[in-house]
Amino acid sequence: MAEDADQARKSIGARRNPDSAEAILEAAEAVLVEAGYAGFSIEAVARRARAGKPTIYRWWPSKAALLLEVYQRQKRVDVPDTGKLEEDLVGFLENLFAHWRETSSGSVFRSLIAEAQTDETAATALAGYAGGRRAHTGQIIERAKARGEVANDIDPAVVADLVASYAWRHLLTNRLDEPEATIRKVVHYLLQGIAASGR
Amino acid sequence: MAEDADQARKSIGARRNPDSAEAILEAAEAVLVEAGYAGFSIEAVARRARAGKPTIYRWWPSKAALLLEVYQRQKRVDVPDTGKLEEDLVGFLENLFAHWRETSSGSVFRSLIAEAQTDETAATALAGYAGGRRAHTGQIIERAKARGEVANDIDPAVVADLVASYAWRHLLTNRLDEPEATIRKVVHYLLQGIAASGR
Amino acid sequence: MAEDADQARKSIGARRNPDSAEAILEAAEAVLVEAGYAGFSIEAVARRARAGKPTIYRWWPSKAALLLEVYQRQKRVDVPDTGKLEEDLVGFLENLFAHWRETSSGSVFRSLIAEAQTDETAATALAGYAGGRRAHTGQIIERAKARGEVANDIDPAVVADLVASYAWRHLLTNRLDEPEATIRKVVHYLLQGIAASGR
Amino acid sequence: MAEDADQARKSIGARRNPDSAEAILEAAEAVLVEAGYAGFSIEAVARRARAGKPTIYRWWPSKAALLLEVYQRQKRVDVPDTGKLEEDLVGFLENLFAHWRETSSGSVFRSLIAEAQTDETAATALAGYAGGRRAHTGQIIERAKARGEVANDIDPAVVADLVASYAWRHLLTNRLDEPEATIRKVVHYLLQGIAASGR
DNA sequence: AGTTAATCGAGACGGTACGTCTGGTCTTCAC
DNA sequence: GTGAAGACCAGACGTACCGTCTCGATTAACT
Repeated sequence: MAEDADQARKSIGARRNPDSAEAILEAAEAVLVEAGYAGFSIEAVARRARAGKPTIYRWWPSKAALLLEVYQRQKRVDVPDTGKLEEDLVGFLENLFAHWRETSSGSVFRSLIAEAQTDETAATALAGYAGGRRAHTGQIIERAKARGEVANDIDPAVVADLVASYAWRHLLTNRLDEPEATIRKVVHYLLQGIAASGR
Repeated sequence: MAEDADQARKSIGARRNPDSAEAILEAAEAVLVEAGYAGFSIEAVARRARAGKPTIYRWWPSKAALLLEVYQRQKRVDVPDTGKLEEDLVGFLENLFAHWRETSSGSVFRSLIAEAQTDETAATALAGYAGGRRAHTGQIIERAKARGEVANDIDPAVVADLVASYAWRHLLTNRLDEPEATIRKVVHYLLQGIAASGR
Repeated sequence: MAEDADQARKSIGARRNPDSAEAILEAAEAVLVEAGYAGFSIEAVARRARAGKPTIYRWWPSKAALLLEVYQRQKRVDVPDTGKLEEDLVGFLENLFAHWRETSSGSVFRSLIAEAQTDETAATALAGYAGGRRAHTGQIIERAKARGEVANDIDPAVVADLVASYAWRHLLTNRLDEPEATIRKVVHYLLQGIAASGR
Repeated sequence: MAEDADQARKSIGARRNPDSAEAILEAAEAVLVEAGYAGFSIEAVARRARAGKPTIYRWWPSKAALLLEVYQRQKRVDVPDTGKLEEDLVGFLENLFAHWRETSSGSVFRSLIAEAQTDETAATALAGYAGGRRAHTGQIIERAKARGEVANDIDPAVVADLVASYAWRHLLTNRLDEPEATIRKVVHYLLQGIAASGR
């Protein structure tokens, strides 16, 4: 690891030292995993990364910015493309839950959402990010629509919003271990509706 | 108001002083409204309520407990019963959004969710509360099921979860001003499904 | 020592804890002795005293206030009264130099003077203190005047100022080990004048 | 001025750029005048001089060295030679006080003394400088001695020390506006002594 | 004429200290 | 024996400087 090799990173001139950036991002993730959002402080990250606080503040104006970059560095979750909308959505949610459960992504993203309730800039950053993801998830719906699996008058963004909402709430309430059956139920309701009449 | 009348509440003997409790809850709400979750601290509440910090800690073990009580003191949102599920759900969501938008409830609940990401006891308390609400919201579905509006094999708790998820995410991302049309779309998708076939 | 006995001083109610005050003053003196004025920081004092920084700032608004109190706690230097002005002044200066040399007083007072160059309030505090001391030293002259040893038109405050100036400069330039002969010379010049004529 | 003409001084090859040195010394003086010793930092000087910090550290190893050079660049105070010792000494002190009061010299020298309390090298430099000045001031006494105005057994260095002490203390305690009468008193005491007997 | 070497402004680096804020605990005193 | 008050230790906040380092450019002096 970068922070083991050199016992004291030096400046590399009048420009950002990528080693420091790397060490800080790694430290941020490590602190978050080990101490949780409650123990996540700039001081703790600086100590862990053997970096000065001003170095962190220079590049990340807020805790939120740091969290966001940590989150974005992580591997994206796979978006399946099986040719069947139900399988795609179930797979997507299961992948997402597993990703959040099994990597530090879940902690990081929870922290980011929490931070956004406090910090205005975090809220903005998160909104921007969420917008992007919504569009991305919407493509699952778009594809299905193109295949004729989804009615023409359906707004993919709204559907994506609904799916993401479900995921967020399970993240925020520690329910990422929902059995596949439940997820399948949710997706099924969404596809077929819950109304009795009209069938 | 309690905090205006007496400039220095005294002990009323060996029992809880209800004026203090009242003043603290009011102060907590006021602080939350004026300074937001970011500025919400036990210190600030104590200052505002002209109370000692230990008095607060004696009765509310954590910030979360205080927030929860503040939230619960507030007027419940109306759950409509029009006899039509779609109208009930749209009405419920609109009432809820308006309530969150127009009273301090929204801020309080946001804060509570954020706090639950840091504080374990807050998470538990919130989970308990959310469970209760889910059951409550589930009754809208139950009623519709009893009327035959909803298919027999539908799990009301899951549907309520989905609806609540949508509400939470809009609260957390500052989108409580969603137009009725969008809300109606969401409810419609949920009722009739989004699949093209099967109609 | 106070700071060894109890591993964590607690509050003793809604009033100042004398143990803390004591521990802080002792720590301040110790830090000054061990690390000098250059290493004297509120942080270092807090660490040494196992006290919180706010506790220090609560009672001493500035580094200068703390230094001043440390200085004033220390034993006063003896002002001799031999009945002969020359002996009194020589004795006073020697006592003062020895006191500054052999206790921490010298370091403390140097620091105080240095701090007063930076900090306005320190300057004021020092001016007040120095005024008091000058009056005090002036009494040596007054006594001699009463005995008829000093001319009637002599202003004791001015003489005291001159004597104190000599002491200050030797403190500030690390010349507290001046031999008695030199001190006696200075006092002699002051008493008898340096002019050739008029003798 | 040098720092106005060129908006970015460049290197002039493998030797010291006198423009930079000049700009730094001017900036140091300006910062000291405008912000006082409290606001005097190498960073501030570098900013003001549009110079890199290493350029300053290359030529002046410490804040003290920089201060000393700033002080020495300034016009010397006039040492009067009226042929009468009393007039010489009164004049010297008045010139010195005026010089310190009306130019930036006072601030600079105060800062230098303060710095010497922190910085060992500053103390050495100051001691060297003060020694030189003492010898210089001593010449007033020497001249008087040659004229027979001063007794033979008087040590000019000690007298000069006493005079300088008086000046230092007035500088350090913001009393440079002493009326001429007081200064004359001091000089008079020194020349004629304060003792009543022996006249 | 090309190379070398020292200088320049610039600004990032790991650190330390600043003075403030809050968290949660504890004790005293008035009621 | 409770409530209000406020002090206590602890430690995070975000900022200012410290003194060091590395850069890319610039240019005089030495091959």
